[in-house]
Amino acid sequence: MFPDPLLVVVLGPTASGKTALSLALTERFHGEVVNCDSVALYRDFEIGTAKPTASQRARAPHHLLDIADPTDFITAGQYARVARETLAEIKSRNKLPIVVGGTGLYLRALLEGLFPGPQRSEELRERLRDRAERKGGQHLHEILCHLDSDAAAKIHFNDIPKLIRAIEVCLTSRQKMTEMWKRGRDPLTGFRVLRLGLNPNRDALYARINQRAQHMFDAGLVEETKCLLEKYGDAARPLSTLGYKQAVQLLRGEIDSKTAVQGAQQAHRNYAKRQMTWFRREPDVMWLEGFGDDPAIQQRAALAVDG
RNA sequence: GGCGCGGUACCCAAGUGGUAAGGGAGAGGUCUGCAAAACCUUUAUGCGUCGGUUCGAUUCCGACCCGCGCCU
Repeated sequence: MFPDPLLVVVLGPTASGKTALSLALTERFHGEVVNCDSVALYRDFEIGTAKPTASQRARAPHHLLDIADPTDFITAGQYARVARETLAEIKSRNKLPIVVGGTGLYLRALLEGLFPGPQRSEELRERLRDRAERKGGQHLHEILCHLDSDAAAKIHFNDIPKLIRAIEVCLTSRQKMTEMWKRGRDPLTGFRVLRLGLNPNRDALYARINQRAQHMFDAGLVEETKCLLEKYGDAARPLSTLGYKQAVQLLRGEIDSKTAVQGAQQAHRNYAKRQMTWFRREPDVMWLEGFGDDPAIQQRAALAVDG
């Protein structure tokens, strides 16, 4: 029997140098990059997402960048399905797939799968959100207690998005969500997974984040945001994310440019911290204590891929 | 030099004669289809300094120090 082919995953907080590391590995091992960053999926969002540039993309095949229209939204389940198809294609070409990204939930959905639950029901969500607004999160929590008390015990009554999903699952499937969980997930098969995690020094990372957020504004983030607003209106979901949110506020005259930059820097730092918390729980990660553009780190990563 | 206002945690800030709200930051955590989202936990024996009054002062009184404003 042949052993399963290798799948490399590069994970880490924002600005830790995932792109640089992935390109180094890609060139050395004839790899192909598969994006695992929720916002980079959307087209026309460039500066604020720190996507690989055109010249970087020319150095190796890149997948799952710019595949969605900014007015619709991708979910973790949809991402996992498309990404698995992409992985299968790469495998059939005998190339090394390198999954690169910072969206922990999407990575988990891809590698470990989600439970076999129903997809979203927009009408139901609309009603629940309406109720939450009128009666508060406790009300939704009480509803969930009746439907699935075990699930309710695990979700805080203020966490409305999770309460809505749990109620949605129970109602549309007519089963308890915790019962469905017991049926397990549908993990990715057919690959040996090597997880490389970038873990640079916290202070150094925050300094780099501050610098990069400033550069985004210098490079025309506000102008890009203006175009996006004109083209898609404020319905474009990624407009409410890191950096774009502040640029929109600036364009509306709600804040000045200094506040916008500082707000974006702060948001990126907070995001990086949340990512680290998530990734610490990720199993079997080979941690690299530094930035992905550091040649020494790239060398260690390459050795791990070789081994 | 005189008068006025103010000095509360890393930052902003409320407050009371009976033992310090809140927000932000920082740190830690949760996460099973919106996740660059949402949510949870946590941080001053201390309220500029030194005295006084009082059973008890961060809160009242006095002096001093620092900052801001005005006046000469």
